[in-house]
Amino acid sequence: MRYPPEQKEKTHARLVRRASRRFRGRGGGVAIGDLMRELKLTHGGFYRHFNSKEQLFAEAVSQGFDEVIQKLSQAAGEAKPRGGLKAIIEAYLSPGHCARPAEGCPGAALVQEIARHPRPVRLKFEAAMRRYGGQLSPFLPGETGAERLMNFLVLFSGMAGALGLARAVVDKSLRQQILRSAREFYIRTFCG
Amino acid sequence: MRYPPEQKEKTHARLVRRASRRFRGRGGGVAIGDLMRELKLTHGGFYRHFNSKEQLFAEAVSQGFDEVIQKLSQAAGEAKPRGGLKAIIEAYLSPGHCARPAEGCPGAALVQEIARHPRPVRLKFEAAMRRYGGQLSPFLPGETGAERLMNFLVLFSGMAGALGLARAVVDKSLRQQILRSAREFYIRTFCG
DNA sequence: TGTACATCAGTGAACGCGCGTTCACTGATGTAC
DNA sequence: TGTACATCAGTGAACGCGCGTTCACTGATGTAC
Repeated sequence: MRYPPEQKEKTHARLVRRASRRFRGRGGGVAIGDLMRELKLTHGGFYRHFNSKEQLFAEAVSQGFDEVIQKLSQAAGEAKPRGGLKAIIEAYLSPGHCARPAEGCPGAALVQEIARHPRPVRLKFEAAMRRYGGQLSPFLPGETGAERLMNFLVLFSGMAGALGLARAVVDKSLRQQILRSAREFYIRTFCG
Repeated sequence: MRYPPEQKEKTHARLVRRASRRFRGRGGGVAIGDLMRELKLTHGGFYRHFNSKEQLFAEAVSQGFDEVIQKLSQAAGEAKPRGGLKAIIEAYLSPGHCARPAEGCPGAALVQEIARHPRPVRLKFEAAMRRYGGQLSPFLPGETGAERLMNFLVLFSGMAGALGLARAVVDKSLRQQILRSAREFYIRTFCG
């Protein structure tokens, strides 16, 4: 049947959003069939929207970063003056972010996988990463833009590493300790 | 045919070593058949040595950590007095470590995947992590053992994050910048 | 010392399953005339 | 205004492949007698 003119765009967007959450939550192994079923569609229609699963993955990673940029910007915006970075660090290394990877930073959930993906995916990742840095590096210490970008990359890769470790660990108290130690460390070091 | 008495042990060890490299290099998707073929064996024999692929994965992660502990301890040992930690950081964040994940830290290659594995795997990971910390935290600042362990966890998760990011990025000069910035940052901060 | 049997790491065919991708088809609506 | 045709998001069967796992079998050596 014939669908409303904007139907395709909407379905595409819904797919990317859903996929982004699934990939972050379960890794790149998520099946296309399952994804389509979640949107009450059938697997066959997938290729009206994407040339391959890789393409969906790349878009989903990009989308995930944009979601997180928004959340963290909001956290920074609601903080008291000059407290933006502290708020960002506390949000990033919060128990909530740790417990819900599906709604969290794609860097903390997927970088290691992304590193093994072909170039197009990594290019899209890199672009998203630069957007991420562009939006958040204003909150970071550093004289020049390049300096702030490097501080951003060190801070965020460090926090992503801590979050990834906290998620992998079984012992709950160890997990909380990792998060707390990292929070204290990064606040002390970057919000001096 | 009947094999020499220690044949089984040897094959088991060879399998774990090879798997450890493959998993670190390509992720958990490595096929058992390929692995066995690399050792000039056939896939059928695999289950004389492991109950499941999961079990191999867990052992491979553990083994990988032990390899890295040894390499880093050696780097620290060869450094000038009091320069152990600096040597460890430089080795960990070296272009060589970045370029050869298969021989590098399993944390930097696989934590995110490990976090999605069932409990037994994560328990083995956690145990290896604690060994890792036990061996290297003596080089770290901190009054008590617990304090040093926390510093270890923050430092190593941070370095693993930086390494993971460097590997995911396409732009070579950005990759080098990430490594260099992280090296300088962690040396400045932990080797003060 | 010689013989019959047990052992067990490794072989290779087979099973079953899930998954990415393709493709002929559907059918309500838009468009051409 | 009415009619014939084109469009195209979505359907669902099918294809092909790779993979984890199972299993009956092999056969050189060790062991029991």
